[in-house]
Amino acid sequence: MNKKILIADDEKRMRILVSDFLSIEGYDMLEAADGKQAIDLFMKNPQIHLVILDVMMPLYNGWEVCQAIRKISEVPIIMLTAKNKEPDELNGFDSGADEYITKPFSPSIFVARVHALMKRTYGLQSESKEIIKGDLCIHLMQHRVTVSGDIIELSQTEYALLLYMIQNESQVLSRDQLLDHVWGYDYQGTDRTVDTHINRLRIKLRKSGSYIQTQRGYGYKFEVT
Amino acid sequence: MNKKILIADDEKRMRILVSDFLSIEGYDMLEAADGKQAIDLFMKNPQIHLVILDVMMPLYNGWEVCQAIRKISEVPIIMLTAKNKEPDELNGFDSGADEYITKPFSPSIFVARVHALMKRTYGLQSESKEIIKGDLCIHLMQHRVTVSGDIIELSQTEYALLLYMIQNESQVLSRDQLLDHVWGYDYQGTDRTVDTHINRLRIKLRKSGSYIQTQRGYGYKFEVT
DNA sequence: ATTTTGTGTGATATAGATGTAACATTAGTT
DNA sequence: AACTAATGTTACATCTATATCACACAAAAT
Repeated sequence: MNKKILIADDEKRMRILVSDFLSIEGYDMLEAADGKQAIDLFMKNPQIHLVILDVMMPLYNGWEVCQAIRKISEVPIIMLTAKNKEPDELNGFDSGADEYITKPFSPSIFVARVHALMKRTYGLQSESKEIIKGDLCIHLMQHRVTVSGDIIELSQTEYALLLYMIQNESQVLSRDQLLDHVWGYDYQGTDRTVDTHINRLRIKLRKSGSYIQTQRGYGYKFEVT
Repeated sequence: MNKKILIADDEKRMRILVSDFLSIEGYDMLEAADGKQAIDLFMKNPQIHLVILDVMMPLYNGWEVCQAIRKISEVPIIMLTAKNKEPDELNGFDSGADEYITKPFSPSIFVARVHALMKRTYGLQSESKEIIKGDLCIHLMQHRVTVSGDIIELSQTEYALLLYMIQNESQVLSRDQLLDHVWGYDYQGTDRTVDTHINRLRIKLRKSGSYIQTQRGYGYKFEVT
């Protein structure tokens, strides 16, 4: 379950920018174009893990939204402020925001601060929930796999298959087992389906593909050589 | 691979407390803050070995989550109940929980009960599922054989043959016996097939091959010299 | 609607496992 | 020592499991 983030900004470009970066990082984004929308969305989605508010917004400004949310929730809040506005900064902390970031900002720094706040608030989760096996790294939160740092695009099935095999590292898994756990218990598929997906995984994982070993007559197993 | 435990409790403090203690004990912890999250997490992680549910949770309460999980899994479930609630206890067993622990509880007792339930359910497992004979080691779970630590690749038949002989250590096994048990009762083959496979085994096992001894006129036996 | 992406299945190719037979060697017998 | 039967060893034809490819279809994105 990805963490949900609410981004409220009247500038569409900014919303899209922020949403794109954070989506890539594995968060589910909700967008609001003004203060009222922001509050409404927050009320309707109890499971929002982080709120990002632009100060300048129609209907209710960022501080007002912040205070409204604070009345009912301890959710971490990041304020986006324009440059060099001392009073705003103070004001931001007063109204209960956890951080403020001045525009313009670099996406990477922005993302890093979001991660950090997530981590501070919810524990490891946002980042470090990753499994490292040799050159292979599974970023669980983000559903992303890297090999020696290179991002590998995997489909749902491929990801699930890889994860299941890693979770059962060093154990030989029969095709039936894999079909049951990755495709579902009631799934009607042939063994060849598994083979094909194993093949695709191996190709996509490149050198790390060799971690998936064939156990002739039994099935496959994942093991770092 | 560590055993995975899902802890579901709406109180963050409680989640952290439990997670910390069990992490130290070597378990991998997954956390859910409400009933829905708990169910979602469980669905997404087929490899959860134990579930701990607080009774009082938003969205779905512990009993409901318990029943939902029970519909698809026999995973051991521990319920955390408030003190002195007889009906809850009964209810807990009805909904399929394996144990219930009343809050507040002492961490050490808690941990002990988790360990006990793990052991009861999964046995010793991670260790000791191997047979050691001299330099030879059969890792049953992994279907793997090692000689002095070196991995030996065996085919199905070879593995089955070796295992059968080891299971009947020091007994002379006729070729017919071996054909019956390793190849199957209805198998139509000549005695010489056994010889060939014995030969292959001896070669693959290298020095440990000498554990397979010929009993001229009778058959073969496995014995560590 | 069109393109792209994911998925499952079958066909074919390849590699590995198996059984048999031929030949070599050994152990036991005379 | 010579013979014989059992076993060891090797080679090879056959079979089987897996790898790989190609394609049809479905789902998703554009």
